[in-house]
Amino acid sequence: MPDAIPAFKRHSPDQSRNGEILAEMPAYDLIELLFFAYRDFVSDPDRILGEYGFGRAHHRVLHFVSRQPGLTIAELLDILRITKQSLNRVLKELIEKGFIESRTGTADRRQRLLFATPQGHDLALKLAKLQTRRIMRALADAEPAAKEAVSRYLLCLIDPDDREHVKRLVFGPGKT
Amino acid sequence: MPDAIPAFKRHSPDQSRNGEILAEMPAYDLIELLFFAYRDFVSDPDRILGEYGFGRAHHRVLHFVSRQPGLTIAELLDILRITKQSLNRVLKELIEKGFIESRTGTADRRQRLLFATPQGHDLALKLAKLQTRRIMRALADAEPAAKEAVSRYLLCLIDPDDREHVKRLVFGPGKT
DNA sequence: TGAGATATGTCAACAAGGCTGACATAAAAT
DNA sequence: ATTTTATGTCAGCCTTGTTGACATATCTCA
Repeated sequence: MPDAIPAFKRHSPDQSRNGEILAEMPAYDLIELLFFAYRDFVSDPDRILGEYGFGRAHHRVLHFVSRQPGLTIAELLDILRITKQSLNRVLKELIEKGFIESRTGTADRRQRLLFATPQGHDLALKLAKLQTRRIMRALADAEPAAKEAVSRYLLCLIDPDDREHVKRLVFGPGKT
Repeated sequence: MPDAIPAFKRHSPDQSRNGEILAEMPAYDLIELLFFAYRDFVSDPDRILGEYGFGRAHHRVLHFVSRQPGLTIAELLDILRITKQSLNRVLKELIEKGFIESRTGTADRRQRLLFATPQGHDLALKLAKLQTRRIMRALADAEPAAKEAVSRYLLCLIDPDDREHVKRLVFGPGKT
């Protein structure tokens, strides 16, 4: 089949002829790939978590506390987008089992500042490395620019209002 | 701070000095970006699903049935990685409410072939377009090569044994 | 043809991890 | 002094996953 008339060629596959709206063809490939990738990505830690009597909810909490020492309850709730009751159930267990420590805030004594214990950091690191292995394998075959492209893409999937917040959280408060 | 001695510069950030293994620094950025991206991505359909009395589990089933008319129960179970009991609960509701139809297989009459009804296709498409909007927004700013890079990355995050299966499913049985 | 394997359906019970609503306390803010 | 804020907790419910047991129809193969 011959190519389209050059003048009508478009980069974006959805607005073929001169930007006419074509009822936007769904991006099935990216929708489904994200599903499958996430499905396998989050399942890696399951076995190890199970050994401690933890689940994926515990993992998420431990991860962000380990990454952000001194995180408050409110900040954690905002990251996870769950209710404080849901959070408290798993957080309580993580504290009881000695993976997370809760200290009273110094500036504001109403707040609870959360810290991973050494044991907590160990587990968090172990799980992060497990997931990193999968990421590195995926990045191994890719061009060097791929990581940047992927990061930018994932970042832009996030709700615009939250993007700056996530940027600070992920890349550190210092970096642009 | 001056650059490292050129001979010791490496592309891969993890094996700094001459490929020595540095206990692999976790890829926190990609780990967390995937979490946040997925968190927001899957939450888009929630409101609409709620109007029909459906949840995310219903969405996943409807999506894949709509995409793969004639899908069998076994194939669906393999995609979703849940038990038949879990599947049946939501599938039953989708059938009762007229979004999916189950026909007896012709070649093998033990099988059930699943099809979305017109109503089912409508809903699936509506939700896919919603998620596509988010994807297009993320792709809009990116270079044209980004989509390819992202697709390849997500595909390689998937378990290697499943990758060919997913490829066929996502890109169609014909394409390479 | 008859035995066994396979694809599916179903019942019951339970677990993880979400949710809402109500209420309590301590500390900060006004 | 009052109100607001940050957190904790109780109780109950929902969704969506799990296991185990068992039933049925159909296919496969000796």
